[in-house]
Amino acid sequence: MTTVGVPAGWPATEEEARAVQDELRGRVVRDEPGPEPGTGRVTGVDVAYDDALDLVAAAAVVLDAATLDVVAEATAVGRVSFPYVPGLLAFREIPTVLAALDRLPCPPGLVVCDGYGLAHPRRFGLASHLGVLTGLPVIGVAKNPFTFTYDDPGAQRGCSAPLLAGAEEVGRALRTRDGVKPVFVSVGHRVSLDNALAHTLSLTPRYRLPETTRRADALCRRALRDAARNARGGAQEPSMRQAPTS
DNA sequence: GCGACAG
DNA sequence: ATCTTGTCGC
Repeated sequence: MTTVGVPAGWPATEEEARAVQDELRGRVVRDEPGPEPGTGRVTGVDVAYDDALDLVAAAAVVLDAATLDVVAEATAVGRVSFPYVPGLLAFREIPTVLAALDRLPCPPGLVVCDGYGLAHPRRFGLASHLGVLTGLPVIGVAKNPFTFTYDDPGAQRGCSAPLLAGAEEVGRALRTRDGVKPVFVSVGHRVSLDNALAHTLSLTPRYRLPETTRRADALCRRALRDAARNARGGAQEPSMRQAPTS
């Protein structure tokens, strides 16, 4: 199993990372509505960590947007490329996520990631960063409001309220299930906010979190488990690391 | 200066 | 993110 290293020139300090964000933020495309919800393909990406072993596992799971059936999936394992710093999450997740996306056998269509896009201290969160680097339409669906404020949306699925940075709307708190805590949706790249909300609702017929996120989360955790087990057990060929049967 | 803070 | 048992509910 090859391991993704830290890219050459990857920022080593918070200062450098913030400078990269300031430089790339102008490339975000905001005047496209994005793919039609319920059509084509939607891909979820997620990452799991084992800091002690210095391991990162990323997963990309492609779903048919109409049926939500899994069409394809891929994983990648790498080294931790950056510590977790609020506002700099992208530098921790992106290298391995890009590797997983590269391994997909088909185009990903719209990408849905954990975390934020324009709802970010410098308006350039993970979803925007990933979009600018790949050129793909990307949205961010987060589980927490980060540093932003919002008024509780109505209790019914579909209700939403502005996610605010002061007076600026940077995303929306969206109720995906009746009476359940909302998720926080923001634009990443090449998708409108309204369309991002519609996609999120289309991906949540049963659970609070999008099927894309749930699928990618389960897969990257499994990939991390396998990688950690192989790291402990010494170098072995992928062909001989099948999971024991019962 | 202090606390809070996506994953 | 990750560490972790039982438990309430469909």
